[in-house]
Amino acid sequence: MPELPEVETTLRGIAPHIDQQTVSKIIIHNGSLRWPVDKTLPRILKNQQLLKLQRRGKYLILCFSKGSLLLHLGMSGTLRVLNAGETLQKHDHFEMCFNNGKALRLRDPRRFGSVLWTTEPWETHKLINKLGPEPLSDDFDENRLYTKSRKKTVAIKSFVMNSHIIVGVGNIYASESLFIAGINPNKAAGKVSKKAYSALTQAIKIILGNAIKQGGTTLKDFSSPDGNPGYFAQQLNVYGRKGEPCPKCKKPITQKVINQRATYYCTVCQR
DNA sequence: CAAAGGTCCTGCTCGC
DNA sequence: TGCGAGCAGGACCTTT
Repeated sequence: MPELPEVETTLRGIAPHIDQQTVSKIIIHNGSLRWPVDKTLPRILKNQQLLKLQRRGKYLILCFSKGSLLLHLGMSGTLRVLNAGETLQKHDHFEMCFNNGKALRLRDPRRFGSVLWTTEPWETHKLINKLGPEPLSDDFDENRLYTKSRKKTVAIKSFVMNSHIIVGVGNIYASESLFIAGINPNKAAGKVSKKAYSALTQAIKIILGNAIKQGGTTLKDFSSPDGNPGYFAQQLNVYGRKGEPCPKCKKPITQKVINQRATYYCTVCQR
């Protein structure tokens, strides 16, 4: 479920409840996630104060004085803040309880998510230190994609989804931003013009920025049992719309698998 | 049976 | 020949 806007929305939803709070208990219900959860975490984090929460790409980072916890939601993860003692649901794998009576709970049916403890500065962690710039930061400018893509033969769609180039463009927003920029997702990244990359860069910033704004309006969902993310569904132009008319030219939207991922585009408007 | 919003890892190919 | 870079595909898992 999580694209970057949802991860950001999750961060904004949970932070007010647990920021600066002290951990009373950690419970690992099922440590078999993408990587095994460190079994000593309950001992390490007991009575530690959560000093800061932040996001880098799709990783959420919880900072303590002894180190940092890197959380990733994978394909199907959700994080919620509940009152301690609420009934455990199926696929609730990890839980951090706080002295204020709140509990942060990770639910993830597919278990592609992760909970990783590191004592080094989180910026230098192996999974973080090679990440590209944040899409909404000034470090992500129209030159970045163009410069990095020279001589690359991968499809532009795969290229923008590569977190080492730029973080936060997932499968939905890759299709959406390429549509707005008028670029065929199959085109070799190295053959996309500077002008097209400029349009793509703008599209990514606008689309992700808007999605975060929308997400912000659904913050209340995060404390409800069945908070439903669907906030973006009505404004997607092409994703999931195979056969429906292109919003610009009315030709049916094409769906094709590119590097194992469903891709949606208009063969007329995207060249 | 296919597909679902992620991404790391492995192994192959290619060019210096 | 050896090595790194780039790339495709596999892997992880459950639910619909």
